[in-house]
Amino acid sequence: MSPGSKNSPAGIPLPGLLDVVSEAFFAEFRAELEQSEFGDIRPTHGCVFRHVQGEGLRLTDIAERAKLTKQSVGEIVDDLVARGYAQRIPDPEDRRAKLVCLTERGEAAQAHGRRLFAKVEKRWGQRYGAERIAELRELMEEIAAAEAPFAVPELAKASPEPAQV
Amino acid sequence: MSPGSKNSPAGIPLPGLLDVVSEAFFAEFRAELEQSEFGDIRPTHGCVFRHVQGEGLRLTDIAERAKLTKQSVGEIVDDLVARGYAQRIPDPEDRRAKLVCLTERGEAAQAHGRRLFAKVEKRWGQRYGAERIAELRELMEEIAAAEAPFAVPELAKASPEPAQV
DNA sequence: GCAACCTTGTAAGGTGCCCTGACTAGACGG
DNA sequence: CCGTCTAGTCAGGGCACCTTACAAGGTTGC
Repeated sequence: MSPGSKNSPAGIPLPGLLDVVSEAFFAEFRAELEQSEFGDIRPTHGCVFRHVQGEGLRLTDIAERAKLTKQSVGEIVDDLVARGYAQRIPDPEDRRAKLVCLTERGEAAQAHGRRLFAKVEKRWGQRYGAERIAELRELMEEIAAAEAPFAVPELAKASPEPAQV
Repeated sequence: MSPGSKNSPAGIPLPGLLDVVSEAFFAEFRAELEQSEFGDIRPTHGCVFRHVQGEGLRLTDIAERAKLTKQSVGEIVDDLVARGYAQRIPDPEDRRAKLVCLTERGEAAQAHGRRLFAKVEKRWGQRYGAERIAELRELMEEIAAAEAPFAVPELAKASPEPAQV
């Protein structure tokens, strides 16, 4: 019997666990990132690196996927532009819009970030069991595809159904 | 082969998945909490409800477990006191300190919150497979116990080793 | 039993990150 | 051409957290 089977029906609430796990993983990532040449990238900037790829994305689209307002994302992009990671190029299809895309340095940072994420995940695999971590990822990908497909374009594209509203 | 095996070594980075999952779960919880009589409780208050139990806890201890400063937690407790969920009673063992503990209403809210967490978890079990969710919980409890035992007193107590510094 | 030092909690002020409201420039449908 | 809708920006505000500085109470060593 787990402790507190009367007081807490399901043990420690899942959000608390998710927070701790999430923070521990991210901390390992940050520790390595900060020692790299991309140490001036802050967690907030992640919403751009996560979603922008290749030809670029409109501010509005980034905001929708990141669940932020256009204003907030605008500020973040300003910052990334000032640091030389991103640029705004006019959208050829709409003169109001600009496409946010990464500079060469930005793409290098994105690639480095992804490598670091993979590295930490592999380390966790060695620590807690590669199979268990793989199962964790699988389940979470399924949940993410169901709960917030708009936020995970890679999954939305890969899944057979575009997900109803 | 997952999509993008060249560009993204491990698919979608885990932190992004953890965020999406965490947010989706918490959103279901909030939706129900806000309709209850405890709708004025805000996410920030969670650090108190998570850690305080029974006899109460010192501000310093809450801050350490929540990884916040004493000042931040002090403000949160002020707010909970003003709303009638918490109270500060003098620590009989140390006249400098006060024990933060819950009022009757606070304990009712805590119990209700835990019930809601369990309810959402059960719903997710029906949605994604009870066994998979149980495995998820198990793995995350193990990770939490290893990565941040101080933040999860229930686990720290249950584990054989009190965790070295 | 007192001087030096450590802890507990508070006060004051600042920052990061995100929001709402109000606006301009361009697209689009009649 | 005119109303309306959309992309992005500007201005201002709020929340949650931080750092610095401090008063009151313990703790230790002589």
